[in-house]
Amino acid sequence: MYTAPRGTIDILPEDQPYWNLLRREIERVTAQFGYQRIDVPCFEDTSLYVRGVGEGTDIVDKEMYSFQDKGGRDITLRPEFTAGIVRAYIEHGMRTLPQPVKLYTMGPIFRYERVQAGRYRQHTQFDIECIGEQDPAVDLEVMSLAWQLYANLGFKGLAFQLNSTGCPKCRPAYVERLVAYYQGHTHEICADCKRRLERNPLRLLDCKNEGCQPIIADAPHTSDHLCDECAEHFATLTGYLDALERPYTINHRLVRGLDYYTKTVFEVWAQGIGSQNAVCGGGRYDGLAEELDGPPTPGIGFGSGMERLVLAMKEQGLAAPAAPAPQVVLVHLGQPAKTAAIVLLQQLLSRGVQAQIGFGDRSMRSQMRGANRLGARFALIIGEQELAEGVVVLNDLTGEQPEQRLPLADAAAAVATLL
RNA sequence: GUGGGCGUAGCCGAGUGGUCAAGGCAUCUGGUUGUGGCCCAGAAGACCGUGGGUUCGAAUCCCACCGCUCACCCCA
Repeated sequence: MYTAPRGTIDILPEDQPYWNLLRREIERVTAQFGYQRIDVPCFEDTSLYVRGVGEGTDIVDKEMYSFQDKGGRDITLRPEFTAGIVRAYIEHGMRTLPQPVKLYTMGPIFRYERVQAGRYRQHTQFDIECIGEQDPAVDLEVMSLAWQLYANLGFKGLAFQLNSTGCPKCRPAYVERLVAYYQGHTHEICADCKRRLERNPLRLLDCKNEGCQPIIADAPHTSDHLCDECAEHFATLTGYLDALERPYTINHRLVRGLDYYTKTVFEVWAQGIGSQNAVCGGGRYDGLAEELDGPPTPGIGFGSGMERLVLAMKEQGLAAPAAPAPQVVLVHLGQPAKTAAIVLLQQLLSRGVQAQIGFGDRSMRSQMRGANRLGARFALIIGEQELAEGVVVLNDLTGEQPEQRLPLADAAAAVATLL
């Protein structure tokens, strides 16, 4: 038997109400904040991600779905949205538009990872990018949009994590300081951390090994070693957040796995959906456009995992409206009556009524059971007798009204007025 | 890439060596002649993940493989 490839899921009809609700709220909040939709390809030149996301990152080193197409081009299924959207911004000369350019998108993301709760090889992200403005008020807007979306969906107790990782001017000095600090503790840290010390020192900060916790606790904070520009940016942003009384936690250990982040980084965490608890992650990437051969252009954005949001909605018991039940189901007995029922069905559909008919030649009992299970409002019954008399029986399945007989000729009109 | 748990019908789930397998949900059909929701009866549905092995005999024991799952890593 074929099964869905590892790390992929089928989103079945029973789950679609959650997705519909999510998409609807995303459309609403992006329109409210003035973000416009952009759709970029599901694959790009491999080098776009290698340069954008950065060599040495997990994504580039081991998680990309890369292949050569029949023309020999190196192609990669997108492992994130930002690089592709910034590429589109540059390619289409969007710097000539009023700045910043505010964009959003939704779609599948591919990363070859080991699967676990809330982590898939193909998942769906809602993504926001605000490109062309370095004002901390933009950082606030982007975070606010996420806030508003989650609030509209009814989430409670989501935790916003915030940090600043500096910029190319101040980060190297901080990393040096961090490395120096750790070199005094090499005998106390775990094997992973020894590797991180060589390869990616910032990641030392989010090690979960128990033995490393005291070392991390005393490690220098990124936010204490920012250059004046970055420090001011961070202070202004937190000042705005305080003015709005937005709850957030400055998480000195929040460092993100992509090279392009500068200054602001943030995540949103949800409880109860497994150990992969980030439902939103993003940050500022002021050097990315240049890295991709574009003009120097600041930008900030986030991605939010929709599968994880659905998990969180379920976890928090948030209801999603179910698909509408049919208003009318036609029940028939005998071939001539079935033909008449099909004609009546068409008349109802033409009037915009949500109507269905029972297929096959099942018993009336069976058809009535079926109508009831569909949650239909009315059953319209046509048998030999009704056909002979030119009537149709209207049965109110809610039991509120007794059965009544309607003239077949204008039954559709009569039923339509009842709904 | 590393480690733990699991693998019996669409779903849940008994059964741990001896009538090729219980029950529940869901499905279908009936419960008098043309009527739903409750109830009752019946039917259909499993080569017990796959392949080896041990045994007179295995869903039950052993091995391998595959798959699922959780966790590490990392991320959404």
